[in-house]
Amino acid sequence: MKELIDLIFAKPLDCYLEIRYNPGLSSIRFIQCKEELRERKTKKPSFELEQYLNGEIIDFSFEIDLSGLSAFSRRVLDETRKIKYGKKVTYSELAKNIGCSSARPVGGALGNNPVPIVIPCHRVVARNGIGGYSAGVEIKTKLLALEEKNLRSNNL
DNA sequence: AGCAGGTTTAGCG
DNA sequence: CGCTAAACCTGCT
Repeated sequence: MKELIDLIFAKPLDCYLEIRYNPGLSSIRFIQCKEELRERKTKKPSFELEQYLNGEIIDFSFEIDLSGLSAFSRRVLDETRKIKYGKKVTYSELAKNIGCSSARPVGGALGNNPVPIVIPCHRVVARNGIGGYSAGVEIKTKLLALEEKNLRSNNL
């Protein structure tokens, strides 16, 4: 089976998203690039991602294949998926929800998240602060800002 | 075994 | 407040 790669420009993040299919959605990465690249959208998740970046308040509906990860990581990511748009949860809260007494490994599992944004690991924050992000806290901050802004403009 | 994390909390200045 | 130290659990070598 052949691997497929989509690419879209994420304006709110000022970077590109490289979306791999194998054949189901397998990974998303943030690409910093100075020159302008050609976008390419072939599959449904790519279009949903574009909607998300355009400010639509959506939850991603498609399945994700997490079989390469440990059972623990899968539990963490499944739980993370339940967090609603614009909502924030702390590492320790999430840990408690899956019956784990430490917040540390939760951060570890989130760091291995193959599909950021779709599994909204940016909505998991530290108890007193924003916490870390594998792709850089800059991006995490921008994602949270995007969601807050859209919730606000949707509420008034 | 040993070590390093996207943490947390308490203890101290 | 800010800083440090140590406990926390899992995954990788």
